Amino acid sequence: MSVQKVIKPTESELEILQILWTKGLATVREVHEELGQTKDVGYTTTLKLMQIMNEKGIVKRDDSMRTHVYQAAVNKERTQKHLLSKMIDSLFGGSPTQLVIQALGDDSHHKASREELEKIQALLDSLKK
Amino acid sequence: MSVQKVIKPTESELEILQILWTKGLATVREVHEELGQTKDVGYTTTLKLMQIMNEKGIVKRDDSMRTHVYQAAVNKERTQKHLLSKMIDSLFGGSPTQLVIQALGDDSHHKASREELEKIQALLDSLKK
DNA sequence: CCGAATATACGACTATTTTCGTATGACCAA
DNA sequence: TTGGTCATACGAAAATAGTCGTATATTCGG
Repeated sequence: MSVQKVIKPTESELEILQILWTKGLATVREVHEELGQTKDVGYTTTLKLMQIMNEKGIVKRDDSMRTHVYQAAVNKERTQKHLLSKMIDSLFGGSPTQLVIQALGDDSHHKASREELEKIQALLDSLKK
Repeated sequence: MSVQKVIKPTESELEILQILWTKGLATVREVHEELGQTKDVGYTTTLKLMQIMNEKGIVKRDDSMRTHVYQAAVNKERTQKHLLSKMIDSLFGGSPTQLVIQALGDDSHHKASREELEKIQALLDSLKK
């Protein structure tokens, strides 16, 4: 099993990864069109970014056809954990608990439902034993 | 009540904020020494960063004495929530629960202690009622 | 066959962030 | 008073990220 290098996607790369994680496989054009719904950049910008991501090993591509087909080369959960970990260090003094508390705290936009709370409870139970 | 501008501290700025939030008041040297425990940069680098943060309004300083005294000018919880919220949207599909699950998941570096788990349990209990 | 549309490659420009060297002035101990 | 230490200011290099123009090749409809 290959050791996944420490990945540190930039802001833009993350946006692209989102899309690839959702779509699985996608061409530059598809990614670019998806991106276009929230930001406005040129096609070659998206292309370039994805080429760079390919060089970095963040994505893989099948270039056996004229239109290359890309997919994420980094694991979603792993990347989430990594970035979360960075945030815990830089913003929460290394304490995941502080982060969890803030995340669960009253937030008009992201309220956790009863159902979700139960999920967390279940996880908590398994961690406690 | 003053409207706090949307703050987007850089990675380095966050490290400094972290220290200022803890210390309350601190000189450049104090911050620099604290930083030195995890990274290795020159004194003037830290100084420059803090000067820039001052210009941006991220920190305030008392320069009535030769050695200036700094303090954070942005609220800690507010900043944490803001950045957390952004991360929930961009990485966890808007679900704080997913983030919490990842944060609590097995992580060699940031393991939540039994004590911390109890804290979270308490919060969870209060949310559930 | 030809031109428009579409694809990739690639260099280069811009912006931002991080880094530090150097100048200069204040402070202090001997 | 004078030299060493410590402080800030500031300019600018270095590193990183994001942007796009242009060249060139492929595809396809007519």
